[in-house]
Formats: sequence, structure tokens, C-alpha cells
Amino acid sequence: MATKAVHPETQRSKLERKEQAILDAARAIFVEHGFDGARMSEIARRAGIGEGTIYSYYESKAELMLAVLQQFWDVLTREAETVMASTKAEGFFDRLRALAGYHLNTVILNADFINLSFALRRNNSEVSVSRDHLRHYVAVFDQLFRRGQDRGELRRDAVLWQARDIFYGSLEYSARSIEMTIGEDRAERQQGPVIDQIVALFEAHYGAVRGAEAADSDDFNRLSLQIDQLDAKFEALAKRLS
Amino acid sequence: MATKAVHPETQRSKLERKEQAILDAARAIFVEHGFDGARMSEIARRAGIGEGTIYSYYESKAELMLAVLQQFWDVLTREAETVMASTKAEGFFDRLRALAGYHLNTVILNADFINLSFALRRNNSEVSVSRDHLRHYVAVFDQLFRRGQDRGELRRDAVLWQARDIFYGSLEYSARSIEMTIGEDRAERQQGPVIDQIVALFEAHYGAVRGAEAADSDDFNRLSLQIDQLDAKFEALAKRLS
Amino acid sequence: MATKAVHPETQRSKLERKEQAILDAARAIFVEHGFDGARMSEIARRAGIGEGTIYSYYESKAELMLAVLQQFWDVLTREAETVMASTKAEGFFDRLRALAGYHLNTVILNADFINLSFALRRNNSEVSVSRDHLRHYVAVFDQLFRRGQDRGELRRDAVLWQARDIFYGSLEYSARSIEMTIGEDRAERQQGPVIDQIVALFEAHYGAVRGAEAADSDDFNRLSLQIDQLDAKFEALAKRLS
Amino acid sequence: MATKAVHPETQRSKLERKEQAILDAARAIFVEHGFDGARMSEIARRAGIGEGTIYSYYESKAELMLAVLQQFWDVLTREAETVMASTKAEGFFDRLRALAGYHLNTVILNADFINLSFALRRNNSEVSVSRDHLRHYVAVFDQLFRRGQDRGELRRDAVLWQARDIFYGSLEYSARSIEMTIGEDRAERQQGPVIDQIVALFEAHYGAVRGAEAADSDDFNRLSLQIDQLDAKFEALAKRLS
DNA sequence: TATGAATGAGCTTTCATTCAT
DNA sequence: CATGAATGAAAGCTCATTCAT
Repeated sequence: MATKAVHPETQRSKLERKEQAILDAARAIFVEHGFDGARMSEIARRAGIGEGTIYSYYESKAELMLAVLQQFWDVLTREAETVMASTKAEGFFDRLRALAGYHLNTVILNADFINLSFALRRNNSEVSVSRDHLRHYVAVFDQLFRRGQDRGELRRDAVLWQARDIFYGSLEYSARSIEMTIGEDRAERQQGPVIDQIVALFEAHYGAVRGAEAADSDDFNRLSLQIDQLDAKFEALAKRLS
Repeated sequence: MATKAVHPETQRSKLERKEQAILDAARAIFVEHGFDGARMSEIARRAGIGEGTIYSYYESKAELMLAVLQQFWDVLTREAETVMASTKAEGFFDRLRALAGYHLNTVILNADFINLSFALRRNNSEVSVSRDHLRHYVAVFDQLFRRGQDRGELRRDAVLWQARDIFYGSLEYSARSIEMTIGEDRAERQQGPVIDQIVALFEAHYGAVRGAEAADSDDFNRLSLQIDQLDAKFEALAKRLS
Repeated sequence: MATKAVHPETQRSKLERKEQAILDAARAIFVEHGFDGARMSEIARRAGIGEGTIYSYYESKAELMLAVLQQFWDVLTREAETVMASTKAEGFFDRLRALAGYHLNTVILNADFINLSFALRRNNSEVSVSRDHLRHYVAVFDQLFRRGQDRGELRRDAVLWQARDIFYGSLEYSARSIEMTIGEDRAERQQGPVIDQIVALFEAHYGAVRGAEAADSDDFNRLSLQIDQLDAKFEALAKRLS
Repeated sequence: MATKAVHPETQRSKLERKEQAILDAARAIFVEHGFDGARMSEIARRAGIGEGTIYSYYESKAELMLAVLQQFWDVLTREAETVMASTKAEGFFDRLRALAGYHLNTVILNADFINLSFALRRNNSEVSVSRDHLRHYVAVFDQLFRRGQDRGELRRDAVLWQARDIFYGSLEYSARSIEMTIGEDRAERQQGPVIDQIVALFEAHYGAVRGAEAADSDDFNRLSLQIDQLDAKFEALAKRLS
């Protein structure tokens, strides 16, 4: 009886293992040679299967690439969400630090593939990654940022997409610098200062005005408040329209 | 005698014109189809010459690509230097604003080619751009930043490469967002807020701690920024309505 | 006991049913896509069996094709013989009419397969139909013709193979014309005139020279033929009008 | 000066020679292995050129096949017309004999290619010969036959397409028989009797009733005349409608 | 015996590069 | 130098056939 139950299980898991082997091999070869430069035969050899076998899993080279991209971004998104979920700190900047840490590390480790991923967005019409993957991934930041605004830790007038570009743009360029500057092993040591920098920058720029020294509100502050209120009205309007 | 002197001049300029035609055609085709997707025959046709002729200027497709990249970054660097040279303002943040404006605009206009340029860094071993081009280009920022520190406008403890990554990373990601969000013509309007944002961010984070006399200016700047943000939201709203 | 006796019977018939399913599926697919265009996997799917199973019945694609051809011509021959056996008329021309009717109808119904069958004779060395099938099939005509000569209904000096070629050649080309000209359902109506034509032609050309008593019949036949022709023209006219 | 005039001439004729070499090689290989079985590399080798060169003359294998078919039928049609034009005899049956002789000989010599040509009509959707080639070719017969009717040598009530099928069908089957029966060299000797046969057959069956013995018109003939008149009316009607 | 996943030889087609003119 | 016809290596993909289950 057990045999009967286990058998299909084994079959399926074997297929899944093979499929994953193909994906892994494909990713490695794609990263190494780019999409056009990668040869299906080499992917097959690396996956330890025959050339034709790939085509019973994926209809074409382009579709294989798509599957690799899909899985990559799915995993990334899930991990980022896990990191957020398992961060105990409640404050925005602590959580931002956690996210920045995860992202920077990930970008450094997967720099080549992320680069390839972006490159395909432009050139290759058939493999163009649906931007949804990326959008889904950065949604983690978006959620965190909005929550920070709701909690009063961040300025109400901050524009989300600008903050997002600053966050991810800075981190990605920093990742490249870290990669380039150093060999592989010391890369981690450099990440601390970069993250501190980014978080500090967000604190300085996007942090809500706090404490007494800011409280000696004069005309300027009143104006600022009025603008904030206007801003809130806008947001409400925008929401009603969408 | 004049003839003898002029003739080679004409010859040379004719050759140079042809070479430039090849480079222009190559860049257009490379951008449109990527490196592997571009056909030498199409480049030749676009340049108005025979297929074989290209090979008397460049030894191979890879070398042609290299030449295109070379020229592109050289022009960019020279333009950036010109922008800096022709900016009359002496203060760091004003000059930074000028540089940011130039860079953002350039990145938006040449987004596809810059992307291709980066893509080749990884994938294609034979066309990998020597990083020197880029290093040369960002030297403009480096020089500006160091001068800011020397003049006492920036904190002495700021780490140059981190600041540089934040500057270029933020701008590049913002450029992508602007591109994606908007059609072509209104892109310029969006650039203002983004630049304000970046400059304000540098001011807040890297600006040397100053006395009370700067407070007024600070408040003004913050208000200005808030208004800019509102403006950006307006634009977005207007777009959604159209 | 009954079980024991019946069981192998069932087994055998099951196998035979499966084999026939393969042959039927193969014929359909071969006709639809030609020999090279047909895929074994599609034949298997259509036969409702696994891909590999075909190979326990036929060693290769070529052999399967051969079996299909074999069966096809065997069935044709057997049917033609049955038609001859069940024709009560004794006179040559009546029997010829019966054979012509059967052949024309068969060729129309199996036009595509017969075409494929002929095509393979030339092209594909491994599937070349042994000409014996065909020879066996046309033997029905040969026998009939010789009997006609023996009975004194046909000229003694007629050359058998020439007559045979005229008979089958005319019918096959007529079948093509009928196919092309008309949709499917009305094809049968057109067959009458064609058969009349051929039979009349054999009568006029191969018929033994007879006495006056045949003259009446001859005239009748000619009138009948003329009317048939008119009928054919009617049909054509009717079609053009619809 | 001569050089200038001759040079392009040479160029063009060289290209044309190469193109013809490709067509010849293609025809040979297609005949030998069928459309699917033929390899482009073998065609190239036989034409004495590189593999890729074919593709600067024909876009694909299918198009090459089409060109071969095109040329083949064009040549055949032109030759048949030439034969008809150079036949001095005016009588229908003499001219028919000339056409039959040409056709039979041609079919024997090109049997394999004609077979392939027919085979493609069914199977291969992309190479299906437009039936216009064939229609154009048989138009020679059609014209001849109609002229025979006009001249009163042939029955008015004869149906053209039936006569055509009998003519070409008989000849083609006869050609096959001749081929099969004999080696190559003696084939010609066999052609005489076959042609005599066919012409005699047309004379007996389609020849207009002549001479006095047919003139003792009785009721039958009157009926026949009436039918002929009916037929003429029909023809007029059909013409008015088209 | 039946299955269908796996195989890999072999196909057409593309295109950077060469070279006779 | 300029040309573009010719080249042929190389790649993606198909499918008859095999074989472990």
C-alpha cells in the first residue's frame, strides 16, 4: 500500500528535480553568456540531460529564459517578505535597515543575473520580463514606507516612487561598487556602512520633524502644515478616482 | 600647392564622415536589436555603404560595438565637463543641481543605449566595456564632491564612493521611473522634483552643519520641496485623468 | 473450460482490434500529412495507445506505412473481385461497366491515399510499394478482358496492357476532374456519364466487328450517350448558377 | 568600350548560369529523395556552391521547390505549343498524333518529376503547386479539340474535359507501363503503337459521323439532330451567362 | 506487453566574415 | 578603398526510436 502511495510521489519528485536541474543549468549558462550567447546544448549538458529533453519541459529557449526569470523573482519576493515578517522591530527605520540589508546582500550575490534580467527588458522582445515581477518585489518597500507614513515616522508629503528609486538605486549602485572594489570574501564587511548610510539618509530626509527644537513653529511651519493638509486632500481625491 | 594641401584634407574629412555614419548607424541598430540581434548588413545599409566596407574601418562586430561605446562615453564625459565649466554658481549644491539635471536628462534620452552598455559589461566577454569609460565619466562628480568638502560645504567624514552611488543610483532609477510613467514630452516636467529631491537629500545628509543663518534658507528649501512634491502628484493625477 | 477457450480468443481479438486501430490511425495521419509529415506520436494518440506500443506491432515508420498500403490494396482487390463475382450480367461491356463503376467510385473516395501511394513509389526508397499490389489489383481487369476476347466480344488483336492503361488512366484522371470540379456530395451524379463514356469508347474501339443486328443497339447507345453528355452539361451549368 | 558593355552582360549571365545550376541540382535531388527527403546541403554540393548561397536566390526550401516546378511546367507548355505550331498537318487527328507523341515522350522522360509534382499537390501545403501550371499546359489540348469540333471533324456533343482526361490519363498510364516494362533504350519503340491506339480510339469514338452509309438517316438520326440542336442552344445559354 | 520520458542525429536557416573584382 | 556575392560554421528545434518501469 505504501508503495502505491509513494510511487507517484517519487515520479513527480524526480521530474521536479529534473526541471529544477534544467532551470539551474539554464540560469548559470544564461548568466555566463547572455541570452543569445547561451547554447541550448550547453544547458542540457550542464543539466545532465539530452538536448531534446529540455524541449519537453519548455517549448523554446525564450520560454526557458522566462521560466528562469519567473522563478528568480518569485523567490526574491518571497524571501523579502519573509525577512520583513521575521523582523521584530516595529520602528520604520529598523525595518528599513533589515530590508536594505537583505536587498544589498541579494543584489551582490545575484548581481550578474539581475543585470541580465534588466538587459532583457530592452533588447529582446520575446523575452521581455513582464514588469510585474519587479513591481511585485518592490511592493515590499512600498508597504513598509506607507506604514511608516501612517505611523507618523515619515513625512506625509514624501513621494513614494521617488523614495523607492533612491532606496533601490542607491543600493544597487553600492552593490556594484562593493563588488568591483573588493574580492568576494570581504564584500560582507562593506555592507554595514552602506546600509547605515542609506538609513541615515532616509532618517535625515524623510524622517518626520520631531522634538522641541522644531516645535518653535513660526509662519513657515504654519505654511508647511497647510501644504500638508492640501497634500492629504489630494491623496484622498486620487484614491477616490482610482 | 593649395590643391595638394586641401585634397588630403577633403579626403580625410570624407573618411571621417563615413566613419561617423557607420558609428551612428551601428548605434541605432545596436540599440534597436541588441548586440547579437544587430546585423552587420543592416548597419551597412543604414550607413549607406557596402557590407564589406565596415571591415576596413573596424575589424569585427565586437570592435565596432566597442568604438560606439567609446565614443558615447567620451561625448558624455565631455558634455558633463562642459556643463560644469559653464555653470557660474560657485556653491556646491547649485553645481550639484546642474550636474544632476544634465545627468538625469542624458540618462532619459539615452536610456536604451546605457542599458545596452551595462548589459554588455556582464554577458559578452569580447565586448565588455572597459570600466575606465564610466570611471572617467563619474570623475566629474568626484571632483565636484571633493571641492565641496574642501570649501567646507560638505561634511569631511562623507565617503565619496557612497555618495557617488547614491547620486548616480538614485538618478538612474528615477530616470527609469520617469520613462516608464510618462510619455515622452512631459518627461522634462517630472525632472524638476526629482532633482530637487536629490539635492535636498544631499543637503540634509551631506551638508556641513551650519549656524542659525542657514535655518531660514533651510526652511525655504523644505517648503520649496513640498511644493515640488505636490506638483509631481498633480502631474500623476492629471495623467490618470487623461 | 469455456473460459479457457474463450480467453485466448478475446486476447487475440483485442490485439487485432488494436492493430486495426493503429492501421486506421496511421492511414488517416499519413493521408493528412504525407509520409514524412506524419508524426508517430500523432498516430499513437489517434489510435489511443502509447507511442512506444506501435513498435511492438511494426518495426519502423516505413514498415507501418507498408502495412497500411498492403491492407489498402488487398481490400481494394478483394472488393473488386466481389463486385465482379456478384455481377449477374454475362456480357463483357456490362461487366466492364460494373468494374468501371466500382473503380471510379473507389478512386474518388480514396483519392488522397492513392495519390500518396503512388508518390511513395518514386520518392521513398524504403517504402516503395511492391508493384505486386497494383498488379494484383488490375488482374481483375485483365481477366475480364481476356474472357471478353475468348467470348468473341472483343477484338482478338487488342493489346491487353494498352487497353488496361486506357481504362485505368482515363478513370483516374476523370476521378481527379470530378473531385476538383465538384463538392463532395454531388460527385456521384457525375460518375454516370464518365462511365458511359469509357464503356462506349471500349465498345467503339475494342468491340468485335458485328453484323447489322447490332446497329440498332449501337444507335441507341449513342443516343443514350448524347443524352448523358447533355446531363453532364446541365450539371455544370447548374453549378455555375449556384 | 566593349569591355564596359560586355562586363555587365557577363555578370548577369554568370548569375543566371548559377541560378540554373541550382534549379537543375534541386530538381535532381528532389526527384531522387522527394521534397522532405532532399537535403539543402546536397543540393548545394551538387550545384557546386556553398550551402548559404542557395538562400540568396531562394528564400526557403519550399520556394526553391516552387521555382523548380514553375520552370518545369513552363518549359513543358512552351514546348507543347511549339510542337503544335510546327506541325504542318491541318487535320485534327494528325495534330493529335503529334501532341500525343510529344506528351508521351515527355512523360516518359520526366516521369519521376511529374510524379513528384502530383504528390506535392496533396501532401505539402506550402509547396502545393498552383493548378494553373497544369491548366495552362493542358490548354494546348483543349484548343486543339475545340478547333476539331469547329472544323466538323469531331462530334459537337463531345465533352471536353472527359476527352481530355481520357487523352492524358491513357498516355500517362501507358508511359508508366512502357517505363516499367522495358529498360530505357527501347522505350521509344513502344511509343508508336500506344499513340496509334489512342488516336484510333479518338477517331472511333469522337470522330464525326461521316460518309454515305451514315446518311441513310432514319428516325434515330432525326432524334440525334434534335439533340444536337438542343446542345447548341445550351452552349449559347452558357456563353451568355459567363 | 504497454508506456511515454528521454535521446541525439540531423535538419533548415542565419549571418559575420572574406575576397575577387 | 569599396563592394556584395559567396561562404560554411553554428544554432535551435523536431521526432523516430529506445528502454526503464
